Amino acid sequence: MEKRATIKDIANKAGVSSGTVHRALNGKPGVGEAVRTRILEVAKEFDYRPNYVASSLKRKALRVVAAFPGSNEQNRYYYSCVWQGYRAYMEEMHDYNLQVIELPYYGEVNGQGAELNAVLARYHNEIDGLITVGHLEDERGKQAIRHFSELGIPVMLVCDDIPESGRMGCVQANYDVTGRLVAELLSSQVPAGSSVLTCAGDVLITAHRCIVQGFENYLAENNIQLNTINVYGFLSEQDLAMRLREHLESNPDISAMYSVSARISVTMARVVKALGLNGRLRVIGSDLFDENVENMEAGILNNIIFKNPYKQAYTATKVLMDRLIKGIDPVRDVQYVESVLLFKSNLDMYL
Amino acid sequence: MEKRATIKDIANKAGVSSGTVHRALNGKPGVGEAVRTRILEVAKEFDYRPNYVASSLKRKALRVVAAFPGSNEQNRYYYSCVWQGYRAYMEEMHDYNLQVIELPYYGEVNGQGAELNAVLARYHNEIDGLITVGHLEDERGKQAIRHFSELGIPVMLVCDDIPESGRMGCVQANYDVTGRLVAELLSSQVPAGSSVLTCAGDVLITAHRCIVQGFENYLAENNIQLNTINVYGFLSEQDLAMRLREHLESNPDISAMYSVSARISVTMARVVKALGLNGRLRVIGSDLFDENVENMEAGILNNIIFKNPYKQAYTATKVLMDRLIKGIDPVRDVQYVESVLLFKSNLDMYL
DNA sequence: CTGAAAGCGCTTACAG
DNA sequence: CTGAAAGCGCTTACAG
Repeated sequence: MEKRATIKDIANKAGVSSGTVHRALNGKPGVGEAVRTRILEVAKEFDYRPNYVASSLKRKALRVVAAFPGSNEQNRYYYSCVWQGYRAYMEEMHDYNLQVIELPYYGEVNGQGAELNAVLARYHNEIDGLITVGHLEDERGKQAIRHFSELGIPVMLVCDDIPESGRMGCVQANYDVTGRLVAELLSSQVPAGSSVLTCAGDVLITAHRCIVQGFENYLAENNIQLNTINVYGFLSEQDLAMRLREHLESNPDISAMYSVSARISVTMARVVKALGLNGRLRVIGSDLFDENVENMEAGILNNIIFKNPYKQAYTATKVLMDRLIKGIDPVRDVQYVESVLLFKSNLDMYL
Repeated sequence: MEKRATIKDIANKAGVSSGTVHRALNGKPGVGEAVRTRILEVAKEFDYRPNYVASSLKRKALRVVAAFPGSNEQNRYYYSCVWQGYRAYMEEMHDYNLQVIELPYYGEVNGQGAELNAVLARYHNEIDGLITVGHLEDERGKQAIRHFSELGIPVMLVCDDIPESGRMGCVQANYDVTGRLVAELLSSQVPAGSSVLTCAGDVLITAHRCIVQGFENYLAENNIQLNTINVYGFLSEQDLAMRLREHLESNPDISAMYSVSARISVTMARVVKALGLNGRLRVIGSDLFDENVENMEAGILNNIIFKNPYKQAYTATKVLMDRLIKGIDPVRDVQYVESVLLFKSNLDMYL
């Protein structure tokens, strides 16, 4: 409960000015080696801890860039939650003298890289941090992220990781665990020997692939006698619906279905409804958004696996700001946010 | 991206000193009615927003009291998480010029009230906020909480609520939803017509009672054909174990068990193990602590229902500090933290 | 390399 | 009721 030591206390004890203490503690140039050592000694002796609230007041604003996909049809739910999570944390830090630059981007693959390069050019590299999404398939986006990292600007990624980009860290769902969780639930609900139909999305998208793998690994490792039927297909809804229909009509052993991605969940639910299979099949959708919620309430979906993009972005922003404001490096570069199994009973807690 | 207006800007525009602006904006005495009105007008016009980082620097420290049960055998896991959640948030707010008083208390019922009254006497009522637990059965604790509230000190409760104490708010698990969630899971796993054995705890403890009710309400509202056998008993482990044993041995219809509280989960698991029923019964424990984790890994427990005391305390502390630092009143007085169903697959995400 | 001074946006104590 | 001044713990720009 004693008063914390301040820079002034250290300056007095060490017989130097507070400006010199500041330079020494923050590793700034312009302090003699002997003086710096002495100051660090005194700081240690006093158990000095900087007051970041005070330091934020006078220093120049931290310029933080946030670049996520803007809202369009495909990603309107997922990325709007990302924006919300990011903004919620920034709002909490609002008084810490920040300047935020928000870059929603659109278009297929070029959006991210183009926006990031433009902002870099405009601000003459005077940017302190970046938070964005790791799009593994977007070469220009990757390059832009690498460019930031090479300039020494800390970059945090959400949703997907690009380790080789030099980013400081990534906060994402653990897709392997997500798949295992679905497998563990379903294997406790459906009869041994029956089949599970997986709406497996796009094998080239890491998240989709890892969920399917997690699911199958769980079955294999636990000797669960379930057959899996993986139906790939992501972009063409018509095509996917048709193939799901064929499987369901020709295979009476199918006891459950799940989907690895948000948009596919809608297609899956539509097929289940059209065939009147509600209640005869366990059906697990992916992600929390209007259509899925309606389908839960209508009894078409039994569960939703919720990857919590809000929390991912909130957490990633926190990691970034801890680094920028307090100089704290993340303990692990990859941090996982739990995916949650939603039931009808607890759905309201997450809306 | 424009510069935010400051108190100085308002003072200039209104033609008064910044001290007067401060008094007017914070409802302090010593400002004429006309001047105050004018200042509020200008503040609105400028869309003024106080900088709490700056204000924390010079004002006197906020004195916050935290009173939770100290660690002893019974509650070592649950309340240590409460302390951790509270401390984690306080740590984040560390630089906001706070003075914290931590009061762990012990003993059956008198601890909380005694500690709270002692601190009130010692600090001559110069306390700005209190966070503690609502012990419904502890009359002296209730009185003490009421005393704080009547002095105008904001009080936040965790774990259990005492609405009539005048507390500002409460953050707790939603026990009704928790019970429903267990019911929804089990009813998807066990055969219709079978029985569920409930380790129902103490009917006088709100949390226990509400979980059991939530469970039964779910079954009734959804026409689930499951029989429920509620076995009460909380303090005497021997007695509870014996009665559980009797039920399990005499009733072959029992297909699942769950427990409403942490300590009972251990007894329940011991009985299941002793009778060699692992894998033949669905078993759901309560709360996350060493024994339960071991029992999950050993396959004795299938699931854990996790009430997240860390998050409860973290959230409650945040609500309290938002009020004290920023003057923000909570939107709802009761806020629920989600209970999470843990599986073997996602257990690691919560450790 | 080092110091003295000013100032971030607010709060407080004092003087009138 | 109101103002002028000092100061919270830092950072910055300038002078030497």
